[in-house]
Amino acid sequence: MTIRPSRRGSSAPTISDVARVAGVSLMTVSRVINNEANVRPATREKVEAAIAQLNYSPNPAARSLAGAAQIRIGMLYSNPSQGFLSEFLLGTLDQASRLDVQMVVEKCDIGDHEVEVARHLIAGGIDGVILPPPLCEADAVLSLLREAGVPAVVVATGRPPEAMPDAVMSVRIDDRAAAEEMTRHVMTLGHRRIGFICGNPNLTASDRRYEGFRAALEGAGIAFDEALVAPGLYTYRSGLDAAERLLDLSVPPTAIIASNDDMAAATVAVAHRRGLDVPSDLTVCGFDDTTLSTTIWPELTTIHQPIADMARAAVEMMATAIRQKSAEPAGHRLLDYSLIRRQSDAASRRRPREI
Amino acid sequence: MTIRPSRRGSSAPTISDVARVAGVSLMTVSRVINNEANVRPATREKVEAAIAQLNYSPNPAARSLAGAAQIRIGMLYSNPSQGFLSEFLLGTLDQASRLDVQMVVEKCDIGDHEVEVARHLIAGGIDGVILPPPLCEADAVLSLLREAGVPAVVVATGRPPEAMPDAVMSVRIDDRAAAEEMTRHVMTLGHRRIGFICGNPNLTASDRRYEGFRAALEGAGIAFDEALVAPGLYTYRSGLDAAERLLDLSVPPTAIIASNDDMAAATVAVAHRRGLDVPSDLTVCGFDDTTLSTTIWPELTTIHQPIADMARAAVEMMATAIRQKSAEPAGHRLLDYSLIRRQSDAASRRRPREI
DNA sequence: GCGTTTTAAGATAGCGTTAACAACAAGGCC
DNA sequence: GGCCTTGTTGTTAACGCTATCTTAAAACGC
Repeated sequence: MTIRPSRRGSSAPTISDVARVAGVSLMTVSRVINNEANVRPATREKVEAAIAQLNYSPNPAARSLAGAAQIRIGMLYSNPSQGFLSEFLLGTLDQASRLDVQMVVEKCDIGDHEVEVARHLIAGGIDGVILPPPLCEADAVLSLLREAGVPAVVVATGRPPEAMPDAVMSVRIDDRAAAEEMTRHVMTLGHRRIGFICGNPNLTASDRRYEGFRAALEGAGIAFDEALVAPGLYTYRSGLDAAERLLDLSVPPTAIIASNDDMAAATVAVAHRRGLDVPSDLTVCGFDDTTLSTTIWPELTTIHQPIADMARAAVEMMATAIRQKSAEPAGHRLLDYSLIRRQSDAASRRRPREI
Repeated sequence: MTIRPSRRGSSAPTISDVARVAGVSLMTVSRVINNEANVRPATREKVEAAIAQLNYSPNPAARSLAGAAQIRIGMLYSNPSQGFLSEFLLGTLDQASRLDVQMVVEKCDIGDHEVEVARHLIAGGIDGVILPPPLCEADAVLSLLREAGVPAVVVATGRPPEAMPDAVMSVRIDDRAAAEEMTRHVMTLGHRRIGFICGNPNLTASDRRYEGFRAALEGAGIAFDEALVAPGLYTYRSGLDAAERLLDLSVPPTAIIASNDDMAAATVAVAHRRGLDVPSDLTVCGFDDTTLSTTIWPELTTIHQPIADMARAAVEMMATAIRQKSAEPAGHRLLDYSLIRRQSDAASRRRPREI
C-alpha cells in the first residue's frame, strides 16, 4: 500500500527526485547545483528545468554531512551606529544558519589597524569577506583581499557597480534617490530652509545622500545655502555638534535632515534642550530606520533601509559565489528603500511664500 | 566571535569513537546523548565518561539528516524596549543555530490577545515556548501552556523559582540586588535625594528593582519619600512623563535611577530640555545596558544585564529539556549582573550634610 | 581507421546520526 | 519448567548529499 514509508514527515523534493524528472543521474544534478564544469549545456538546462519544476533546494544538513567543504565567511565590522550593527548582525546570523555557513565575525576599531585584522582573517582561512560600512570603503582592505584572491561583498556603499573592482560584489540601496525623496517630502510640507547633516565624509554613501539632498533642492528651485550643511560622522555625538551649529544660525532652518537616525535623534535632543518643540518648531528626519528611530519621542520620520535583508543578501551572494567554484564572483544587488513617516515632521508654520 | 567550530578536517570524535571507548554499541551512546530512558545507570556512566574523555559533541547536521525530530521552539514577544528585544533576539538566534533548533518567533501586542497568539503557536506544533518580559508574567498564557503540556522558559521574571509552577523553567538576574547596588553606588557619590522611576507594575522584576532601591535607602538610613518614586512602563515615552514629574518637585532629586535604559534616556532628554546638565546638575542611571545606553550622550551608567546570554541560556535549557523526552523539565538559572559606570553620574554638588 | 586523449555521465561508498526492529537476559505467573 | 512481560542492548537501514572512481561517449592525431 504505502509507497515508501518516509521517515521524514513532509518529504521535500530531494536530489534524486530531480534526477528522475530530468532523466539523468544523481551526480549530474549535483554538478549542476554546484556549478561545476563538465556538464553539457543541454543537460544542464534539463536539470535546471527539473529543479524549477519541483521547486527543489538542496538540504544543507546533508550537504555538510557529505563532506561538502564547510564555507567560512568573515565579517569585519566597525560601526559607530549600534542600531545599524545589531540589525545587520541579526540578518547575517540568520542567513548564515539557514545556508549552513560559518561566520567569523571580527571587530575592528578604526585606524589603519584594519588591514592587520583583515590579514589575520585571511590567514585564518576564510572563503570570503563581508564588509558593512564603514569598512566597505577601506581600499587598503579591499586590495589586500584581491591580492589574496578572497572575494568580498561590500554593503551599503555609495559606489556604483561600474566603479567596483572585479570580484567585489555589492548590496546597497539608492541612497541618492532616497535622500532626494526625503528632501522632497520635507519640501512638500512647506519647508524651504532645510538643514542637512552629512554622514562620515569617508563613505561614498554619505556623498550620495548629500547629492540627493542637493538635487531635490535644485529641482524645486531653492537656492543652495552652504551654511545649512553641517558635517557629521554618523555618531550621536557628532549629531549633537552638527545640530548645535545649525540651530545657532541667525536664521536657523525649519527642518533638518540627518544622514542617519543617530544624528537625527541627537538633533531632537538639541532642539528640546533649546526649548524647541519637534515637530511644531522644527521638523527632524532621519535615515536608516534603526530601532532608535522608534525608541525616542517623537518617533522619527526616516528612510527605511532594509538592513537585515541587505545582510542576508550579502551572505547569500557570498555563499553562492564560493560554491560556484569555476565561475568568477560578481553581482550587485540594489534593494528597495521606503520613506516611513512618523511624528517628527510637520508642515512649516511659515506658509510658503517664495514664488 | 566564531559561530560554530569546524568539525571537518581532522575529524572530530564521532559517536562510534565514543561507543568504542565505552565498549558499547552506537545506539546506546545515542540513547545516552538524548537522555532516553531504558539505559542502566552503570552503562550511562561509562558512556558519559567516554564522552567527557573524548570531548565529544554530536554533529547537528548528521542529527537532523538522520531524521531526528526537528525541535521547534516558539518565542512570543511584545517588548516595549527595542534595545532589549534586539539583543534578546540576537542571543536567541545565535544559540538556535548552534543547537540546530528552529525558532518560531511571533509578535504579540498587548491586550488579552496574547492567549490567542499562544494558542496559535501551540496549534502550529511547537515543542516549547520562551517568554521574555513582559509575557513571562502572563499567567493566562502560562496556564494555557501547562494545559497543553508545552514546557516554557520565562526570562527576566522577578518571581523566585519556588513560586513557579512545575514545568516552567526560568532565567534571570538578581534584580533586587542589582538595584540595591546601583542605589548604593549613587549614594556613595553623595546623593541623598534620589528619584526612582518604576518599571511596568505588571512585572515582578519591576517590584524586585523597587525593593532593592528601598532596601539600599533603608540600609543607609535615608528616610523614604514617596514623592520621589514615579511610575513608569519601561517605555521612553513613559520615562518622559516620570522625569517631568520628578523634576517638577519643589525640591527635585539630585539623582534619578530609572528601571531601564529607555526611561533613563528619556530622563536625560527631559533634564536637557530644562537646561539641566547631566551629570553635573543631575545624575541619571539606567538598567539593562542596552545599546541605547551608549548611543546617547552622556553615555549611561547602568546595570549590565547579560540579555544575549540569558536568551542563549533559555534556548539551551529548552532544547535539552525537549530532548530529554522522559525527564520532566525543570531548572532555573541565575546569571550575573554588573554595574557599568559611564558618564551620566557625578558626585552630588551639595556636600553630604545629613548625619 | 585505430589508438589515445579528453570530456560527460553514471555507480558506489560513505559522512554521523537516529528510527525501527531484533535479540537477549531477567523476572513474574501459572 | 514453559510462557509471557519488561527492560536493556545491539543490528541494520535509511536520511540527502558529495568524493572518488569508472565507464561511456566524443574528439583528436597521424
